[in-house]
Order: sequence, then C-alpha cells, then structure tokens
Amino acid sequence: MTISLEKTRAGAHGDLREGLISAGLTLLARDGASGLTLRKCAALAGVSHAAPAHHFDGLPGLLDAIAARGFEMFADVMEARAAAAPQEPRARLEAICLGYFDFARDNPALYDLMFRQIWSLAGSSEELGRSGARAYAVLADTCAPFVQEGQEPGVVETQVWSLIHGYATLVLVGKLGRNRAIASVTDVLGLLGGLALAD
Amino acid sequence: MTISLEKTRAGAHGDLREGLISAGLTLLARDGASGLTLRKCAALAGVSHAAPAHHFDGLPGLLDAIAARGFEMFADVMEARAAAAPQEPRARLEAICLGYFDFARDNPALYDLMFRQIWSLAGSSEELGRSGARAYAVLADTCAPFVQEGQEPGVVETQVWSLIHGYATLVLVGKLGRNRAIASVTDVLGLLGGLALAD
DNA sequence: CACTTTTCCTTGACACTGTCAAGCGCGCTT
DNA sequence: AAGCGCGCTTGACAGTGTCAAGGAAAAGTG
Repeated sequence: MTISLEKTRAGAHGDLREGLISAGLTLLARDGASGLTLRKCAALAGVSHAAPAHHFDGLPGLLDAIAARGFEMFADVMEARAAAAPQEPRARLEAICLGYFDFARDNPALYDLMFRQIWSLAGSSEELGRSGARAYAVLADTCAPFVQEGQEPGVVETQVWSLIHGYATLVLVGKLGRNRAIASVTDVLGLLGGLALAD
Repeated sequence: MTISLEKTRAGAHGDLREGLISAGLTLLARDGASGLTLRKCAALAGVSHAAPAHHFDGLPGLLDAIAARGFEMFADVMEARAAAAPQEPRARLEAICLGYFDFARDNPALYDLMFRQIWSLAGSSEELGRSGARAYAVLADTCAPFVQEGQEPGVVETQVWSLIHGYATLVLVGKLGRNRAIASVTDVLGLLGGLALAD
C-alpha cells in the first residue's frame, strides 16, 4: 500500500535529514513538546518510522539537531536586532535582549527544548555545541563594551544572560505571581542600568 | 505470587498517595526526569501499575503533586535561610537568593519539573497553585522593603526572581559559555546593588 | 551493457509507556 | 451477619523508541 506517486525526495544526501528537522519544528510549534515524536516526525516527512535512525542517533539525536536549528534561528534573530539598532553599545544590548525575549515568546516549546537539550548531561552533539556557542557569541560581543579593564568577560555576560533568560522563562511560566503583575521587559532591563561603559 | 508478608501500608487514607510522591522524588533524584515513570513509582511504592490512578489524575496529576511537594521544600529552604540571616533587608534578600540557588543545584531534576508543571497550560492542580504561591510569597516578602512608594511590588519581585532564576538555570545548563567562566552568585547578585531601600 | 556494491529506506518485532475496563477482597456500616 | 463500597489488582490496548533483517534503487566497475 505504498503510495508510489510523488516520490518527492530527490535522494540528495541530507534531504530527509532536513525534512525531519523541519517536521520536528512544525510539530513542536503546533502541538508543543508532547507532540514531538520520532514516529510523527517520520510520518510528517513521509517516511517509515525507522527511517530517522539512519540520520540521527535515535530520538536524542533528533532532538539535538532540532535544538541546534533553534539556536541558529535564535542567533539570527539577535543578530538582526543588533544590526537594526543604533550602533551604540547600550542600544545594541537592549536590542538583543528584546530579541531574546521575543524569540522565547514566539517559540516557547522550541526555546524550552533548546535549553533542555544543551543541558542533557549526555555529551551533546558537536553541531548543537557550535550552534549554542554561536548564540552565546552574539551576546558576548554585545556585552564586550561593558567589560571593565581587568574584569573577566564572563561576569557581565552571565549577569545579562541570567537576567533576560530568567525573565523570559518566568513570563512563559506566567502563573507564578498570579495576583501580581509581572514587570515589563524594560523594567527588568532597568537593572542593567548599573553597567558602565569601559572608558 | 503476591508477596503477602510485610503489608506495610496501614490503609490510612492518604498513605499510598504519600508513598507515591515520595517514590517519585526518589526516582527523580536518582535517575533524572526520564527515570520518573508512573509504573516505576508504583513499583517502588510496592503496588500495581494501575494503583496511582486512584490517587492522582493520571501521570500529569502525579507530576503536579510531586511538583507541589517540591515547591513546599523550596519555600522551606528559603524561609530557613531568611530566618538564619541577619534581620536586615539586604542580608535577607541575599540569603534567600542563595537558598534559591542551592535548592536548584541540589535538586536539578525536581527544580526542572516544578517549573515545567506550573507552566503546563493545562489548568494545574489547586495544590500546585497554592504551593507555588507560597514560594512566591517568601520572595515577595523579602522584596517588600525595596519597593518604593507608589511602585508596583511586582516590579522588584520580577527583577529579583528573573535574575536568580535565570542564573540558577544557566548554571544547571552550564556548558553554554564553555570557554568562558561563569560568574559567581555574588557577582550576579551585584546587579541588585541598584535596588534602594524605601525610606 | 551486465554485475556488484553501496546507500537508503522498509518491514516486523520487542519491551516499555500511560490509560482504561472489569473484577476481587477486605473493612465498614447498619 | 449481610450487604456495600473503597482500594487495589489484573488484563488489555494503542502508542512510544529501538533494534535486526531485508529489499530496492542508485552508483560504481569491468
């Protein structure tokens, strides 16, 4: 009962691989984390349930690949915001923070998966490592002007990333302060007012 | 082949319920999130695989209950730290932030589950809502002295919670800035230096 | 062109998961 | 003491990830 018409796949080496990642992103956006299944990805990509095993190292491998793609999109968004902002350190910093936040809000399930996968004690894939590092580099570059002489760059980077990552997560979580109004992004970014430009 | 000796359960109404939550916490701590299974919880509690259904609304219900227990422990830790600290607003604030961080570091899988469950768009259980609100209240009380007159309390609360929650998550995630040293807690808390006591 | 080889996918099976329906047993009530 | 009801067990089902085996088609080789 194989549908033989429309054999879409040209057979190019990484063709199905791309299709599976794309299917994963679709499922994630449509049905959330619980809707992302190896078999459903395969079905959506039009192949049998065991096909993904030939392109990824099982489900963890597929998730790593999807997360890596997510970090690429993530870095793209932040870079675009930085480029569109006035070329001045503080404006750039706020721009990428807003980009960070918007990405998390627009892709909650993907955002969650990304950090879950890059965690996963199991040695994450090389691809994921590079994508994550690229996203981090965008942030690090933007933070650089605020690093005082002799100060470890990681300090400012961690301060900024902690603040915006925490805020993004909390907004997604939402309900916590259910009676309480959650502060706006700009209020939270206000904490960064203490950062001084290195002379 | 039922082992009839040692019928531990006295039959008290919420006895098994407690045992299942406890089993869940154990599994979570020992094997991580993927090791937490409804059937394994049942087995560890010494009952059949379908028993939990009579105490919780399926797996989501069990997870809610475990998360609720987590928030209770979480609030306990923060309260203990606040009590042990010098009774001075800034010291108390730093104390609960350290407690927050330590809890996340000591119970990574539980910490993760807690926020995943309190998110879960599906109307979380009442129990979970109350436990989460209690933890939030500990934070809110500690933040109160820093709320300026006429300012919305949620602002300071969100600022503080975002910062420490983000930092805790990033430390768990770890690898991101793999070449880069992650800042210490105190460095990150330094961002709160801008908060002023309401006169 | 014929034949092999390699690559990519399919089929089928397995153990495990969560969930449901049915039923049993024991303690409680009346 | 009879009946009842709660708490748990048993058994089944669809769905999951993973593995082994095989097949089909493209690519390489004489």
